[in-house]
Amino acid sequence: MNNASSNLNTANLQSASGSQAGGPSPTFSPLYQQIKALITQSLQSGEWKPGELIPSEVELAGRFKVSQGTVRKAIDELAAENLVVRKQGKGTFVSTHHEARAHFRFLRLMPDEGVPHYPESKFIEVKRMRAPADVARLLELKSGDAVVFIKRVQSFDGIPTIVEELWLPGLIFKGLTAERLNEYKGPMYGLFESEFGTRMIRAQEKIRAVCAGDSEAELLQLAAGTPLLMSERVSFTYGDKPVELRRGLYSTARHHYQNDLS
Amino acid sequence: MNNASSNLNTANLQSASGSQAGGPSPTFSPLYQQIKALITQSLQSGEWKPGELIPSEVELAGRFKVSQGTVRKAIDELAAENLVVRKQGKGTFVSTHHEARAHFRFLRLMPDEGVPHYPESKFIEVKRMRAPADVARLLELKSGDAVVFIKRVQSFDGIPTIVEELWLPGLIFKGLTAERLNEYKGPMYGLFESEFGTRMIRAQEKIRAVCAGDSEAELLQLAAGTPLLMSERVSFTYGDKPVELRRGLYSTARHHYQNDLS
DNA sequence: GAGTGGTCTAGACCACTCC
DNA sequence: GAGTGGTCTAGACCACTCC
Repeated sequence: MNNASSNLNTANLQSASGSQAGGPSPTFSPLYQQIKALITQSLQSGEWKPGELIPSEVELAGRFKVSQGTVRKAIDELAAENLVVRKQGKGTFVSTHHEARAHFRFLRLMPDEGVPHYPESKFIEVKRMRAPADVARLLELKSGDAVVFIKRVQSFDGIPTIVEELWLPGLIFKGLTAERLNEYKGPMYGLFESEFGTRMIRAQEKIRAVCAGDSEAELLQLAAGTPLLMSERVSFTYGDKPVELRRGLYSTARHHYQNDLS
Repeated sequence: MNNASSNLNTANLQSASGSQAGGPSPTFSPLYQQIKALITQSLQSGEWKPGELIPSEVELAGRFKVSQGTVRKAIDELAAENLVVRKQGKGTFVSTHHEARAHFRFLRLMPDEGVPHYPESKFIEVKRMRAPADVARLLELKSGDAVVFIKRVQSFDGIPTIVEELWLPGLIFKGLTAERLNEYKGPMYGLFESEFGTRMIRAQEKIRAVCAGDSEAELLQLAAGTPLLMSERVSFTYGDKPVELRRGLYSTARHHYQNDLS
């Protein structure tokens, strides 16, 4: 059996256009895309939390009244986008930033020698402020909306290498304080995910070369005028909503920015 | 019907381990991976050339004596790796660098304002030489092996922005001269693909910040000491074979290096 | 042994292109 | 209408994990 029962079974989903009179629907979307959207909603709403097991393919197929193959195709795409991780024999898990695996997905600065490891953070400043115009624009806020501002220096093996400033929407990151940041070990995205229910899933980065100013030079213990990489990064959560602006200066004396083109 | 006939039909491929005595094979590889390897061989050998149509899924399924679904899965992966491009209703085509689409896959320098377009090249030097130790190591050649060396400046709207040096294995790029390069319009990878049968399919890039030396400053018409992005890129063809080393200096006065993290 | 994701098949029908 | 890739189903069996 196929189409007849399929249309019956998927009555609550948008049925494929071909079986209806009047030709192709202008908003045609395959079943598996609709299933993917439903699963994404459950991820976004926190019904299945980072690190947790989601229902099995068979279970989801039953729930959505589609074949296992259709659920598979939906999950395949979610896995390709790093929203979930499949583990054969175990199940499919919601991705989390609390994993060694995830730590270097957004940090592309690699040591010239030795094995990559996560830097230590020292927070210079943490405060709430009103969003300047450029920050507001990139975070899709109104100029003057509340934002959390963070400035920190990151060091590898005690050598200060990154100085960065972050802006976060004040509404989402209400209780974020210097204390919380200092207590927390590991990548900030882990904290954001666990404590503020906001998972970064994608980022856009623009990189330039600049010379260190006096203030940056001091923080990085370098001579003023030393060339640095300057990164401006906007990170997005579900629904392509921007939720972080980060401006970083990277010393590339002992590190390089690594990128794989394919 | 399934397994019995499948094993018969795929007698010339490595059959799945489960139906044999003695438990799982240590070198188990799924059928679709074997099909993928066979298709990749045909791409590599030039049996199907860049821009050409490859045989249909039904045709390949018949040829390899597997189901269309298995061929689909193989081609899905090749499409994800940008080796082929699927076009619904038309067929599957071998990817080519002679396409607007491909031009910005390896060039990540984007204008701060205006629409991206491909730069004009001015060749400063083209010569054959012996590979220095570091070049030989990155290209997996022996120190002293013949390489082609190219130095050029690239300009956007008449403004010199990139100065780069390239090294190519001499054996592969035998007839590559300044004349050929000057005649040719468009990305060098198009020339390499058409004239030398070598397609770049992947690259590894390492980026640092440096200050312009006198020579670079002159070529880019900048003050000495201006901060520049320095990129070292190794490009690979089929079989992860390195076939190009490129060292570039990018002015980021009017451009930025763009990267999407996901 | 039971449960998970992973592979493979056969077959139907759809969307799209070209004629 | 014929041919292409795209979607969807049902069902079998495999690889792997946990018990």
